[in-house]
Amino acid sequence: MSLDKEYLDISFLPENGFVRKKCPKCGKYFWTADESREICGDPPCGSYTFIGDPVFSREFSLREMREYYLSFFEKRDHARIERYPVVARWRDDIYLTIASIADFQPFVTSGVAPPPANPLTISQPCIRMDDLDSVGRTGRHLTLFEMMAHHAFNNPKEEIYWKNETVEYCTELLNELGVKTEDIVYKEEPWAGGGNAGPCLEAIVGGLEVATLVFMNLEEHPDGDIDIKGVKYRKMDNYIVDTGYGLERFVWASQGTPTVYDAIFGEVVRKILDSSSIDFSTDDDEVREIIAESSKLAGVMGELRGERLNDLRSQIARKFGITAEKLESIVVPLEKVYALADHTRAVLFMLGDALIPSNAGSGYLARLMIRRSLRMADELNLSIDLFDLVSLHRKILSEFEFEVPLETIQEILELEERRYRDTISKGVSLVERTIEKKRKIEKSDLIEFYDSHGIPPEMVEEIAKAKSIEIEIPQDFYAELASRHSKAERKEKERLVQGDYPPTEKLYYNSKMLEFSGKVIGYENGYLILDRTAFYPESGGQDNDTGYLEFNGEKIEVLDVVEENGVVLHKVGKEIPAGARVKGYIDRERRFRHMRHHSATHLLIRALQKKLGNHVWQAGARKEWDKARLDVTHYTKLSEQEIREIELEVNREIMADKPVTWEIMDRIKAEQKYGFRLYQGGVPPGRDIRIVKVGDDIQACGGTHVDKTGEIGVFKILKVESIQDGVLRFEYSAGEAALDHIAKEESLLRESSSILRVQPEILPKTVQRFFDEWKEQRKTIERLQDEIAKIKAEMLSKDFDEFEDVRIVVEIMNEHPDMLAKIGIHMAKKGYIGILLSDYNGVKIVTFSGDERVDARDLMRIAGRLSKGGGGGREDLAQGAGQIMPEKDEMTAEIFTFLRERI
RNA sequence: GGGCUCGUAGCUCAGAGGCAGAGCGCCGCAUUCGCAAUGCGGAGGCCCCGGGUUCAAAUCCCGGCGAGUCCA
Repeated sequence: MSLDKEYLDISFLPENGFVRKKCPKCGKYFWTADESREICGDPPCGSYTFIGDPVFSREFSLREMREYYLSFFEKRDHARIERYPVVARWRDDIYLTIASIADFQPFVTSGVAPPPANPLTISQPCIRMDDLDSVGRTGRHLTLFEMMAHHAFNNPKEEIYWKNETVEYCTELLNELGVKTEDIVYKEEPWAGGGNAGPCLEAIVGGLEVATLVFMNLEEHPDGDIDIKGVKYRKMDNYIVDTGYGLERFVWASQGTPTVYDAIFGEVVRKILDSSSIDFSTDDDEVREIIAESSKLAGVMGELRGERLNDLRSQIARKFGITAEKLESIVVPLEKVYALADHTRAVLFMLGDALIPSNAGSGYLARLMIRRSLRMADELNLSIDLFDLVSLHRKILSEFEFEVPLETIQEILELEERRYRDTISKGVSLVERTIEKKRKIEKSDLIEFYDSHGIPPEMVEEIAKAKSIEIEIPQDFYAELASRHSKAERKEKERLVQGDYPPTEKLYYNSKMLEFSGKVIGYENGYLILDRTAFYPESGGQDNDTGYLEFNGEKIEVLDVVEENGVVLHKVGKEIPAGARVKGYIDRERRFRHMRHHSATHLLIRALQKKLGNHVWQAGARKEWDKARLDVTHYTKLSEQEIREIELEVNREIMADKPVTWEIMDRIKAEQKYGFRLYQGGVPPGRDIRIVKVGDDIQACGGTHVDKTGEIGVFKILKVESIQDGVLRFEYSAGEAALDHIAKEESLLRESSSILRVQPEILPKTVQRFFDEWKEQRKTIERLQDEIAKIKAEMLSKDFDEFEDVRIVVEIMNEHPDMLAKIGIHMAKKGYIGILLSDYNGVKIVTFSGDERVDARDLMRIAGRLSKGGGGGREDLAQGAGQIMPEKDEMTAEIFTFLRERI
């Protein structure tokens, strides 16, 4: 089955003069109200016609266009929703918000939670890094763009509106903006992404795709009867209007500038041009025309890489009657100007929404953008800082709110620039050393330079050139690189139970309920399922409860508790029949330790945010019996002083004995009231969420907590480490666990100081002294041993055999092998040859030769043969071992035999 | 989350099973009115930590810790 007929029931189209045609070029169906139109007009079937000839009746700025759009839909009963962060913290499948619909996945789209409003309209900043190479080059690609959208979430019980209204809205909006109905093309293009799919109409005006109207009504399923791009889908109950209107494209179309960049951040583009070493102007007519032509052609050509890019360049050069070199001298730097303007805008949103640059995880995306920007700024010889551009963007986008203040962004950027410069200068010296050593650079070197040391091949080429070494960057460089990064398959979690059970009633939110009664409703795979339980399952980083169940007067231990799809599973040692009533008893001490650690975690994150700033986000947490840990985003290491201040702050909150409260709230209302800060520990599923207030901290949290902060008792930070750039890990404990740790450390100190027989206070000083003395004595011993070796060698050299002019010493001594070697060295220096043996953990052998005609390793072969062993070394000294101790005379005789053959 | 690279003198690094090295810096002496420069001499090492292999490990293998980098 295909999606074809899905478009035929949109009655609005035929009723308004649209007819369905098949494009002779691409073979796809499209709808037009212009009878004379033959082709769909979507590049490559057509090209941009709006450049220099705007399609709207007036020019719009970003702000005006956004406002126009949102109020257009507000007037049509859509609720306006505030934007979500560009960092998609509520999802674990993507790092960045890539579309407006991403805001509502997975809980709203799957029907688990209601949308914040229905229908709604939003302008959502999105970041896509898939086309980084094209940014700045095509005139239309952006890493950060705003997706204006209106969404309607329909389900079998309630339909808001569907295809007809959606197309009507789009047409009406474009009409209002001055686009004639005949100039709109709706192209049929099935859409698929993120496990969903559906029919889709692309709205094309002036050759530019300005909106995508997706009718999401399919879900991926192996037995599905609809095939889209090789993946099978089936109908789902919910059907969702998922539109995307490109704000930047609307503005571009309204202005008809050569590129989208000139339209949306012309001020930044000019600033970069003025501060760069570029000596021509975009106001120059020829330059303007070249750029405009470039955009038009690029629009037709799709992806711009390798051959295609060269094609594009030579076509344009031909058209303007200039050489390719001349063209490149204009276009290449300008591409960098545009890309830099784009990248710094994306950086503002990333850092502003509290993404901390890192060497791993989502933070790497921020570092990648910053480093690309720095590289381009260098290539343009920019006289201003990245931050100047970021803050200029901030000024232009003054209507936006960001969590992280500009001062913090500046600090982060300065830090990142320093790191980048370090990497580069280290890399440069590495490349130079390699060239010194090998006098050439191979493909494998290039790959290692980039992959392991961050030096792009272009930079290696430059360094090599300076050392007059020619290298070539292989065509398949990035392909080869990609093949080194083949990705691992994500494995599905195996289910513990197969049966279908109702969600368990959860009694554990009442932290004082440590006994309860319930009914057994199932037993499977060692897991017991109850209708209700006070046993806390492992979740949110909090360890599970343990305890026992009482059935027929028998105690059955609960070893583990986990939750699967809302059903709590109790791992028990023995089966209890279904239907039986049981009493449950929770291990109080264990539960209380978890609760103290959990509540303390909330206080800690609040203290960190207060002290360090709003960029601090939880990146992981764990609460156990004897300690807890919390990972947070922060861009520097903390001083001892800062750590103590944070510890004190948490303890002050404990001493203030503030109440801990919680309530179940509608998730949308909670989000509106408290913002996304709620989701420090991730986003819980469901329509309603549990909001926990611990002192001044407010979070969505499903864990168990104390009733008042005072119950935490005492809070102690044990360790702060950096688990990756931009993420700090705090280890701490509370209550009795904290006292345990303090006691343990104390006894460690006591024990250490008692060994040294000093007071703990002077332990560091004493240890330092001991260490210094130990080093001193080690050196003395070494000197003395060398002295002894010299003396022994002196003694040995008095009694030797002689073969012609060769002096031979063979001796069995009771010495450490190292001493044998030292003596051997001295003997060799004196010009002797010979063998030294020692009975030390078996037979150790050293042979030496101070005579250039004799190789010590040959002597070792003799000694090895006689002792049933072997060894090796250098010409002057060899070391080895054997199993039996040979006779001294026997060895001397063998050496004589050997010498007779040699000399 | 995955891959790769690197931890050796205060710093930058070489050494890749067999005596732990170079350059810069530091100290002393010579030269100089003094400095720089130069020459000579010297100090400075838990070769990141823990296991294993081996007669022998800075070097090979495994684990950990730390730093860096690329990809998702």
